[in-house]
Amino acid sequence: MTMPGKPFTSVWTRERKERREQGLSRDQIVRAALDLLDEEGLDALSMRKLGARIGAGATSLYWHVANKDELLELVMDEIYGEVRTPADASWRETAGAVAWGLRGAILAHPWCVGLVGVLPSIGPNALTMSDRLLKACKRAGFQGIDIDFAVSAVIAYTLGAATPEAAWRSVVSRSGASPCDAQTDMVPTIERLAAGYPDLLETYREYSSHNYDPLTARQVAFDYGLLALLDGLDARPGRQEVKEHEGTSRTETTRMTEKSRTPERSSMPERSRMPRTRP
Amino acid sequence: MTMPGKPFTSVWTRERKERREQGLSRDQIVRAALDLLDEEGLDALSMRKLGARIGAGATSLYWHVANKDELLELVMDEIYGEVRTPADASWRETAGAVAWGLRGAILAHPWCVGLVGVLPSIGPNALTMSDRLLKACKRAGFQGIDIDFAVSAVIAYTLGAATPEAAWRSVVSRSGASPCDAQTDMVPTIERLAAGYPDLLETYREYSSHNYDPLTARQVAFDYGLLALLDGLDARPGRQEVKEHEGTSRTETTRMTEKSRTPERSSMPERSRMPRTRP
DNA sequence: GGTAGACTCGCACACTGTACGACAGTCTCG
DNA sequence: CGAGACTGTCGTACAGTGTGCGAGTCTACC
Repeated sequence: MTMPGKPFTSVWTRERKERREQGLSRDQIVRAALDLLDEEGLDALSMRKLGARIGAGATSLYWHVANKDELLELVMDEIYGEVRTPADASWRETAGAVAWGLRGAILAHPWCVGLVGVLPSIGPNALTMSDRLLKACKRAGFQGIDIDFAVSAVIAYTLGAATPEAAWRSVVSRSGASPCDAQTDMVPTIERLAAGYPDLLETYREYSSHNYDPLTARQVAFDYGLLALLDGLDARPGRQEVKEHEGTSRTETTRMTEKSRTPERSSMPERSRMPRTRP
Repeated sequence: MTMPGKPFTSVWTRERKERREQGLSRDQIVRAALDLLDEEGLDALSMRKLGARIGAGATSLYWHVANKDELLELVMDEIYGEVRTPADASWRETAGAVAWGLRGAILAHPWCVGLVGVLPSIGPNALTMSDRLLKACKRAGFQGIDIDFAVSAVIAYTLGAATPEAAWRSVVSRSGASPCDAQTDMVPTIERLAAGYPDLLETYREYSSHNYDPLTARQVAFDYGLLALLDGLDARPGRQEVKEHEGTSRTETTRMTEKSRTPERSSMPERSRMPRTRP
């Protein structure tokens, strides 16, 4: 019975006003906010500071933006816009470009860690990115709902890998030390924390024994996981090899409907199963 | 030259005081905070409210906890503690348990979306979880630094998949509608947003054409990606089959040092390469 | 000239995290 | 027993926050 409560809202779900050219503009506000965020971080962004920076009163901003969350949605879409994706590349190439691009964008704006994946990502830039990746998956022969699954998996891995790394980087940059030095400074702390976990400690030592700087090390780690994921997706059953010509429509209503989608092998342990509410 | 700036701090990097038994205790505060968060969400947690809830003044809490961030770190570790992992199961079983368990914990406390992966996860429960997964990877024959890579990949995928889903669920629950109804209500909005993206729209329709409830659908999606990732990790080269006996120490200083770790195949596009600062 | 809308902004409100210092209870040592 | 010292609580205060409201200004068009 859909009682109202607090319906879903987003900048992108209401049409904007903005007719005049003079004075403030939404774009100007978003740009200034992005600058401020890049320079001073998320905590430093207040409507008053932002207003002052563009020579306007704090509450003037509320004409162009409904509230602070909307502003942040706009800024986030700007960040998604930084992800460059080739238009008609192979599926692996596109997936790699999206993953590396998204990771790069997040790392370039580490203050966004608490926002990415949390605010709804339905702005034009976010959609364009998803669309590119989706087209690539389609070209790669994924069928029906599996297209969405593949897209989601690549994005999920990327977000989950980039977020903690960006968070780490921003505490490092706040400390004023270089990543290498920060890593070195952390050694005694980590040794103490991991004291009760010999394997953890061993792997940590292994990790830091190489002379790579931590930035490169995380890069290699990201590559490793991404390759594994793409390989795994490539090997999923139910795909259809598509050369260059689209079509060859084998009617695939996917396993989800027909056989109630019990995968041939599931990673799901018993206790995690959730109730399937809808018949 | 490691100038101080603002050194890394965390609840777990300083030893706690707490001697007496009477009055407030840190555990009590953390429990109350968790309750409050579960009931009313992240925005509703203020030190004053929390104090009032346990019959204490707001500033009394600061004796037991250095600041709000520390409190949140403690609460987050409580959540990691909800992830049940089998002690000596196979690598796939353990990875599945960690992934599904972590996902479940995040979904059970959707307010944590902006915190997980952002606050340092170095509490005892977080470490125990990592350690379990790490041991499993080791048993599975991953070598040297690859152990860490595999662990990181599984955690990254899980965080990245669970976070947006939890965020979605919390806007749904705020709207007061059931997930199914919310999904239905969103249809026109999404149709309009995705108007310029025919493929996106088609996949969305495909997605919602099945009669599964959205909760189950995301579950299946998670399973799909996780299986792909685990398969891909299984197929990584450089692993060593280990039966039950540990040992057989083939000296594996891993590729990272020796051959400067240029993987046989990389997902990294040219433009994403970052400077390798350390020689 | 008048009026309707597009904007800007000062004020005010309720609320935040937390530094500080005053106070009370309890433990330890002489 | 008495004197500190330490543990723990809390009221007050400060500097800030997001943003609702209404009064004001500017511009375009009838």
